[in-house]
Amino acid sequence: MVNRPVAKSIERRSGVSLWRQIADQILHSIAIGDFVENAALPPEMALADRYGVNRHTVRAAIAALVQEGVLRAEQGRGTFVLSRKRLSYPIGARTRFSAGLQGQASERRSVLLEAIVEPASRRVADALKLARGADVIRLEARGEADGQSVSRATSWFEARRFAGIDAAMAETGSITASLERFGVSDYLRQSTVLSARHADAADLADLDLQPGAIVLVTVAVNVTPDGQPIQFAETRFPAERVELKLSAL
Amino acid sequence: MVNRPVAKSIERRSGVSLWRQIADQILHSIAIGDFVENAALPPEMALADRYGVNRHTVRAAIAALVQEGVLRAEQGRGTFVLSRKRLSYPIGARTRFSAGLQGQASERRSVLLEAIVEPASRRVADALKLARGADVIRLEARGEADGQSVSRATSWFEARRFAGIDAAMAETGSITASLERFGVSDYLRQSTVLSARHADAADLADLDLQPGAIVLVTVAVNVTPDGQPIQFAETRFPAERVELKLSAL
DNA sequence: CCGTATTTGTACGTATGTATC
DNA sequence: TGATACATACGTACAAATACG
Repeated sequence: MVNRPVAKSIERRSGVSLWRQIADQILHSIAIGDFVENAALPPEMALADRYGVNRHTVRAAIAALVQEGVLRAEQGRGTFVLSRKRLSYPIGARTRFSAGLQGQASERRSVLLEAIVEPASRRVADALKLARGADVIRLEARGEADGQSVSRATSWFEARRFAGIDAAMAETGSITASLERFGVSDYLRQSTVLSARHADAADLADLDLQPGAIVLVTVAVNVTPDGQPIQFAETRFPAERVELKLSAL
Repeated sequence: MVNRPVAKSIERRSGVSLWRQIADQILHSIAIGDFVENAALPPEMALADRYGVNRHTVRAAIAALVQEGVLRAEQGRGTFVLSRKRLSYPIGARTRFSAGLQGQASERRSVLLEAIVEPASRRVADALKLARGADVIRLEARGEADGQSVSRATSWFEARRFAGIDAAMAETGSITASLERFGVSDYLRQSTVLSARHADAADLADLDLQPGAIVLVTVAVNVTPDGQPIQFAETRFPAERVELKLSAL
């Protein structure tokens, strides 16, 4: 018996492009467990044979599924089925990084990547109620849970008031603990704006994502209980690994 | 003078793929106003000539920018630069569709697309605290602002209590007004879970998006002031047109 | 209303580069 | 080092949708 293509469900000139049909086939194969999570798909050439199309047509299907966050292609290794479960990250009046993930990840930490003093941009100055160009400290940090990157935050603090917060942050690995050293025993989230976009090159590297991955972006201002702004932060979350759970603000 | 390619900044074997370099060039051209918002790019063949590459290489660059939400390609017409401003949609304890967009859009409405009675899935039954399989009414609606689709909601209500809510919804175009007819004068948002993903085929059609577009997804439960769940809803927002502003929950 | 030109979309082929095993 | 597998880039042809005379 010859090794015929199993392409019974792939139809030409059906109004649906071959690559879309193949992508749907792959999704179906994943759904029924034919292709399993965290395992490699057959090589592109094998899939091309199976569906009776050119390798490029299979590539178009795979590219679409990589975009959709279903697959991950690694040059020289293979194409893998990603797992679907997500961490649920709480957002609310008292959002704290490590506290929020309790019970979902056994090991959580925040890694300081960079700390720089710079003049405040208009956006930062407005949020922190500072004069345009006043010195601010910018902290770049990555949140990790069980060894996986789950967030990437850029925060700004007034440089004069929080001089040395970078050292505190490097030592404690916690914004909350660092702020306490500066007499901030409590703080609240004043505002949060949420959007989503494709990860840019920096996000891809920092969060270990594939091109086309989606990041959820929160832009927030934290204030002391009496309403004084102390932190302005933009945080990117990989949408394929994190969902945000809104609690009381 | 010959019509030389203006490809001074496109370099081969530089470690960066040609399509990525061209995508970046296009972004730069948009930034400096060489290509303008809401106008067509030169045809693919013209760009291929300009950059001194094959048409497919230009197509790869355009595909990436379509993914990133910067461009929109239309068969037979051309490729267009999208505009960047977003509606800011408030999410909070008293989120209401039309009220939230006041001042941002002059014309707002909610269009009922479909109303169906069906047995509750496990997810819906759990959220509404109903028995598995109890009848629920599913409403499919699209939110529009100034003629553009800005949301796509799927809502479930207990069928017995809210029989006829589809008619009320079709008539009033408002969930709030429809619920009032059933004695619900006030309701609160109990929980909201937020995620993002690529739009699926249905989203693309309903929200008039291009393949690869991103949708913000909220899954929410609304309850009466005494805590009784009355509505379970999943809403998709096109990320390129909407951001979510979290207010007091 | 029809036919033609323009423009993007799909599909094939081939060759070579690059990363992994 | 060689073999394997994905990535990039070229070429060609035709299909499909739109624009325009």
